[in-house]
Amino acid sequence: MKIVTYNVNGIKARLPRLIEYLTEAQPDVVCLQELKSSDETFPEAEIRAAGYGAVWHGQKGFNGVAVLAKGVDPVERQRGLAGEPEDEHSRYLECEVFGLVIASIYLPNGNPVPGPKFDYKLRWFERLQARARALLAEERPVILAGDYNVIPNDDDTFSVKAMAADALMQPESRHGYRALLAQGWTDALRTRHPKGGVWTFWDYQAGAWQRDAGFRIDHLLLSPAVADRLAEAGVDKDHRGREKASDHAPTWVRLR
DNA sequence: ATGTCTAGCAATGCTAGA
Repeated sequence: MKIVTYNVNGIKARLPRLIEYLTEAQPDVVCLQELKSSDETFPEAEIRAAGYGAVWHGQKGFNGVAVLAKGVDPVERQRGLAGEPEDEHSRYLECEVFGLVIASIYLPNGNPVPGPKFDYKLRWFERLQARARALLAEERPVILAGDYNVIPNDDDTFSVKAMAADALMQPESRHGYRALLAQGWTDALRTRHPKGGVWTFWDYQAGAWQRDAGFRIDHLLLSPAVADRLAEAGVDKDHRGREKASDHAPTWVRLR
């Protein structure tokens, strides 16, 4: 079973690429982020025609997350995180499908540092930690998949120096991520590629793709019941090099 | 160090967000 997280950077602009990916890779589940689409304009018909059911949590202009599943509609469990009722960003969608609980997560970027956007990122992290703790207590197979906007370790970026001032690499951001791991979640990519050097994002600017100047910010965190079934983890990097590609590549785990 | 891309609004150019 192949489970994917893919920040599409605009689902309408990316639709040909997404359909192509579903057709070629035939993933069982895909968590999408940055739909940049309202609920009304989500391209449900095209995704259904490609053989996938979908649940989505959209927002006009930016953010937006979805969960797709091959041949079936995922069953929604929760949209949004508790703890900040005035927060209207669409960044969390939790579903059940194929016996798994799967959440599509789009953590705030948090730039510039310091500032209200960085403060919001850290508060959102705490809200996610609370939800993650509750999910672990269910003792079920759970995957928290998404764009965490965190570079967890120094060997998860092409350049520590270039990223030093960025919200993605601040100690507070890394602490938020490590606090999740400390709860008992497994970073699937890290487990399979312990020496680092695996990127999931390459900026559109400054020839980042051509220079392979990327970093790892898309993560799949596995509950113990899923970690036992982890067979492989990787990045479908070639999709980043295609015409009109997203700045993120699909990132995946294969489960037994 | 900001060289790119997407979307929205309004109007074919700008702004915001990343």
